[in-house]
Amino acid sequence: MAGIDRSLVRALPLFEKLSDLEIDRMLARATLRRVLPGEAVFEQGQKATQFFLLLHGRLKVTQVTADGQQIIVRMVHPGDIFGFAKALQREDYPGTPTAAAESVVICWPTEVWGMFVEQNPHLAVNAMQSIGQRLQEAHTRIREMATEEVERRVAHAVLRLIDQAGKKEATGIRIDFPISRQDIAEMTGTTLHTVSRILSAWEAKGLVKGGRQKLLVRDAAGLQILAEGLTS
Amino acid sequence: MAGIDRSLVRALPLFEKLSDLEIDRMLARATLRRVLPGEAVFEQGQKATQFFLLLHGRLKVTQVTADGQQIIVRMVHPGDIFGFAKALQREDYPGTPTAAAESVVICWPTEVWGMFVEQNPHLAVNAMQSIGQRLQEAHTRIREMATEEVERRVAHAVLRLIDQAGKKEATGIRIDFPISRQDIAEMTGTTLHTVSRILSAWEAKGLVKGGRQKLLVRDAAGLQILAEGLTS
DNA sequence: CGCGAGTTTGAGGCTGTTCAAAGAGGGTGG
DNA sequence: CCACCCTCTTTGAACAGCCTCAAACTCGCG
Repeated sequence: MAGIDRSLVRALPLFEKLSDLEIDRMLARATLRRVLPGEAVFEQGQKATQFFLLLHGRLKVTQVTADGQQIIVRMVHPGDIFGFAKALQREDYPGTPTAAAESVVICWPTEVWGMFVEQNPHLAVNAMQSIGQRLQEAHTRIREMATEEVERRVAHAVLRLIDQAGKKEATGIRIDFPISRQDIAEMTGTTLHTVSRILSAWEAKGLVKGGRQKLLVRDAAGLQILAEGLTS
Repeated sequence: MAGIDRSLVRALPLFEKLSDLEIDRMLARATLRRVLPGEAVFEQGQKATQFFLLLHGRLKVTQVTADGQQIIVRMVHPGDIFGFAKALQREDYPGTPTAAAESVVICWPTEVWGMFVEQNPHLAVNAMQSIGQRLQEAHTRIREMATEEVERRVAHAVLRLIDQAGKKEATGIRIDFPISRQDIAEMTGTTLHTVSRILSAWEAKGLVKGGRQKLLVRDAAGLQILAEGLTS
């Protein structure tokens, strides 16, 4: 409700090439919302009435299959748009975004998207590139799941995580939000047991340091080699 | 070179809400190209100088991994745009589209995309929806690969094929282009051996009728049940 | 008619799952 | 402040689905 400061979003790719005036016009239609860890922004299957931008924090988007199995479709990082069912020609949300850490999201009613785009083609181009990038990531994941063994898939997933949410520490790079073995399993299409075994083995080799919902990568280069499949 | 008739593309989703004049302006910059079966429109890794629309025929887009394994990323059906690296923020093509049947494609130089979009926001919206749909399909495939056993994945793949390229015949629905066991394996992340075994079993049950690079679905409903995983 | 690409089928082994149970970390309430 | 409990994690053992390796078969084209 209260005005959202333009400086919060000015630098985001989505708003590239937009004038301050145009950004302000968009923000005038937006609301801010805080999401606590474990809380969902919306639920899979709900009618899509809003779309969102993650300002701060971290979300994991899950899908539940008919038989109750859950997978993590993707992580949402600050600056990403999500809940963008409009672009997918859908009436309902295909997944559930849950806060992994405390988060702040900007919300717009879906109706305003058409208006915004009419007024500024750049916005559509920027959004398309964002979705295009996600499509590429999805294809990468498909290729990995089709061709790679579990250990390499997990290595790739962890490398992606430190790339997108890595925080340098004295002894390595930490993943900057709480993440469980179960989460990693759901990102790679395996079980928490297998992930646990793999991480234990890596810890023995000095590649990582585990912990309850924590992961510290000691040797990213070593992981990279594993991911490439150049190992024994 | 020679003018491409507007009527060929008028009805396509990509051109929805565009005026005849705008379409003609786009076609003025386009060239037509015929692609013979087995021939590639472009090669993975090449610099992206053009983007394309499939007018007629059928393409399979493959990616080759560093260690030489191949997967089929997706099939391109008439009306689809492809080679759209611009949207993905890429300089090079991420895959290789090969003609499964004789095909005709429309080609545009990548530079003109920006111009077209400036002149007509609808085009960007339409393209985004096309990419959004592909993103959804990719997520579906990821979910299937993560949670389903091979037989169900193959069932889903075949159902998708008859949906996108099915041709009614007296005894069932035929897949309208040459497709090998190897192809189906590369679409589902398995081996041609496993696919062959599964299709043989299905044929014994009367669900399908196989053949060299041919597949006829006799009982789509039965396949659907298999795909849903409601079976024994 | 012969050759080659595509397909079928068998046997064996390995990766990763499933089932089971015990072990830690951290937050909470007494 | 400590003890308890819940959740997450670790680890073992057995099993199974699928892959790998191998070989025969057949369709259709030249």
